[in-house]
Amino acid sequence: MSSKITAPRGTQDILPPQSARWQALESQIHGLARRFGYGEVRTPMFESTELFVRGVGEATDIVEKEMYTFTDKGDRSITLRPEWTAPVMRAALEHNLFAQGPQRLYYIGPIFRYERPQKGRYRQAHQFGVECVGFAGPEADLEVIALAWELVRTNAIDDAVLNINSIGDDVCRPHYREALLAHFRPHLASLSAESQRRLERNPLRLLDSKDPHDRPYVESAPTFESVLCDACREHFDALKAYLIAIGIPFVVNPRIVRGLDYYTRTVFEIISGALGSQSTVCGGGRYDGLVASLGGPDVPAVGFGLGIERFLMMLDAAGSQAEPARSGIQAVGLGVQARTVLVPIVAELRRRLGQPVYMDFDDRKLLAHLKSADRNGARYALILGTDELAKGELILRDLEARSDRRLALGSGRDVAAAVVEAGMR
RNA sequence: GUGAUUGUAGCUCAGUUGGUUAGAGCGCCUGACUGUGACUCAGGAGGUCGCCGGUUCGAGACCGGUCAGUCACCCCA
Repeated sequence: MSSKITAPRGTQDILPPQSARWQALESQIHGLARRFGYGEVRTPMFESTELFVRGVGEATDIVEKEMYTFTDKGDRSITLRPEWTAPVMRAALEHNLFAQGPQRLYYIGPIFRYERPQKGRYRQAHQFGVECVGFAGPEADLEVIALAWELVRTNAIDDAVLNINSIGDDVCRPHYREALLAHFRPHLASLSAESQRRLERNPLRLLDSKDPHDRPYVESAPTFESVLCDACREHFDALKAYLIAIGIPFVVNPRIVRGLDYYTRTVFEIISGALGSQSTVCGGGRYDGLVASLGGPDVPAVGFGLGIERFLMMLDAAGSQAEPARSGIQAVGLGVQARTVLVPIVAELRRRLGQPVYMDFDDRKLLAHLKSADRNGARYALILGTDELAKGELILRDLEARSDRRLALGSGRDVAAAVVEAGMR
């Protein structure tokens, strides 16, 4: 018994009318990036596995267990892009972009991670993100946060909250690590099994544990702010001042710890209650060491990634997408002769109208054609039957006002002009 | 990878302690209305009950496996 072929686990088909929402968001994003002076980068959907091992971090979950990795026929180890930052940096280095000074780059497209699907988490997901490379100062941090926040703000999503934190740099992070170890070690036996295992390897990660056993110790843990070095503190304070100055609300959340190895200093997340357990719609921060670790010059960088699926879920939760207005015209030809006359007119309308032009080609009654026009969301119907053919005219019906008017039947060009004149602006 | 839960028409769901030909609403098609779409009424099409196996005289119902959805853990967008 051959079973039906379905989309692979954790993937989804995007069909009309849902795809129209994607297009709308995508064009909003392209416009936004443009206004901030960012240029789009498109990279291959797959890369050498090595790129992600080095760029994302060997000990991260992404590299350890979530990559779609395979060997190609040339015996190369290939991985489907699980995140965008490493490929974008690889491309920029490969084409020597950083020799030309600071770069503002953005991307939008799919990523692939082998995970158990759940709300807001898929095996193929889509991300929009930016990378601002070459500026070490807090102005760049502000710029990328402002860009992300602008997308939230213009879509009137009001349950989104910007969380920021600083996780220090090479100077102060070792001190913080020590402070955390000193804090947790005495309580080792009371911690969750998972946290006990993690403590020595990556104590920072204990901070975002949700386990009730850990909660009391996490809450009393020292915050990074208490050990930040002067340079990091200044950077963080300046960022906060900038955010206040341009009116972006935020909370300092000392428990924001990002999962990828390459972050330094600023980390931030935009969090929404609409997303269930996967509450982060946008995550990012500064990663001053990444470019150098990929073999490039020692340039600082800051950026974020934003989940398109999750963003659309937030839009759903924010509610009320207004019914789209009717637009376009449906040509209705009753019988072969009428169709023959109408086809060139439709072609002309499609050239000049700039709105949808529909036509059904089957022999159905007028009723069925009008129903079809209604379903298509057309504003007008252009009707040609045997009566009209005999009289040399057409009926232009306004499906919203439910009123008819008659037009002279002429060449496609004449009719198109008449239709435009008759009310299609 | 771990756990919970659900798979019956295009969609949302009924289906009594296992018992003949599996139902409803919405949608779709046709007609009432021989040429005017949102209402009304009447018909109609559409299902190997996710898949495989087992128990039974008999399974959509029970059992096992498997696949998929959903949610949570882990982790992240």
